[in-house]
Amino acid sequence: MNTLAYAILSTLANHPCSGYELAEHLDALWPAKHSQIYPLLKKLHQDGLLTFEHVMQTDKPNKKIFSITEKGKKELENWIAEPPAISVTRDEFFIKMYASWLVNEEDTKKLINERLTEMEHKIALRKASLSKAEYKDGEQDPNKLSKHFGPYILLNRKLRLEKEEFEWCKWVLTLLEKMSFNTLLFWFISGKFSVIKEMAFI
Amino acid sequence: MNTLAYAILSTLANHPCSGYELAEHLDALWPAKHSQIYPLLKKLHQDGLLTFEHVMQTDKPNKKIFSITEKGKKELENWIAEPPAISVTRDEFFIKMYASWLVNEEDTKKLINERLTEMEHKIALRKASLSKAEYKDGEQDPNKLSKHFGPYILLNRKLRLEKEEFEWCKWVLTLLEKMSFNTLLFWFISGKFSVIKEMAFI
DNA sequence: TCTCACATGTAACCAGTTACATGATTAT
DNA sequence: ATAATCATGTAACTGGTTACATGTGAGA
Repeated sequence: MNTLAYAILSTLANHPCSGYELAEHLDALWPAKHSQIYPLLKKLHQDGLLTFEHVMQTDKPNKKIFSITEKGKKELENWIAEPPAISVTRDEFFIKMYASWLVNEEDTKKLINERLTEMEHKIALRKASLSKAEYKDGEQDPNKLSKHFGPYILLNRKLRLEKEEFEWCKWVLTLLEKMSFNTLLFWFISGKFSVIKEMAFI
Repeated sequence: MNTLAYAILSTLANHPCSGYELAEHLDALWPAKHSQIYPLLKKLHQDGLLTFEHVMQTDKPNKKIFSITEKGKKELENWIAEPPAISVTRDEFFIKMYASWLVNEEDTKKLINERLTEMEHKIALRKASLSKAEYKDGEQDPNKLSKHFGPYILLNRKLRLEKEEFEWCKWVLTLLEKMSFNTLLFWFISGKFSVIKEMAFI
């Protein structure tokens, strides 16, 4: 049982779906390609953690709809209570920013500006999916959390992260502006050199 | 040339170091185990992108100090200007939060509280490394960025991310408090059900 | 003596990506 | 025709982790 397996079970616990749909939904949770998903679905089925039924379609190719079993649910519940493994973020942009002093400032600014527009896009999309998907939780047992709780708080988290990255990019751009030659000279004259204090090797 | 190779070159461009030190520094940039680093260093040396010299030590075992070559620098500079690959974050905590509706609320709160203390720790450490490492950029060519620029903005970014996660955890906890049975009942009576609006499947 | 930090390496395995392979249905 | 979306699968390869293997020097 690897993490992807639990990500799949979590998604299926929320709503049964096909391998194809799974691949789309997992993108926000634990990204995976279909070539990794299909063999794992097969294995999880063999282990009795999920079932599937063939669904015939006329407008689209037929598909298999996977659902979590009771056994799968228990396996998932046990896993949730365990302390999570440390998170890993792999971002080439970080490395490029780290080494940006090697290239000219215009290249760096270009990289950041491209990231800014990318973030603007993502934030707009995220806000749309947050506001579009309104939900009334009427029929829920008030003692239990709704299954919409997880997706909701995750959407919120993603939006916050995107906003944060946007703000950071802006901050770096202003820093770069401030550090341009003329301003640096001015600071040198007026003795205000403190901005570049607190710079250190990680 | 994979991303780790560029992460290594970026670090060596900042300061020559041993494979052992490299493994520590890469943690903030592109985490890797020494078992992945040493063979790659060998390969990068064969390709002429870096050199090394044996350094004898009396208090500690001898080591190899790796440095980037001019060829390596050029290779790195070319890579930096290219658009970065999309970033990937893999965090089991996300999945556990997503599926938290399956387990009882106390387990969920425990998970979040553990994350909160973890974040408090990390934030304190990050702030310490930011304030401890003061730097004066006197001898730099003002037209060029200092090599301390990258590490500095990255430290800042990490701190922001940790603060953001801390705040999000707090937010989820208050949400959970608000959604507890008695409060829900109160809301039901007073008709204030809007808090659980905008909940949706991602 | 034994543990810890420093230091370097390889082997085996698991996780994840890219490429290969096939095919239905709809829209242009 | 032919491109796009939906749909499922396997094969080959690359990236990354865990385990194996060895050794130095300091301090408890």
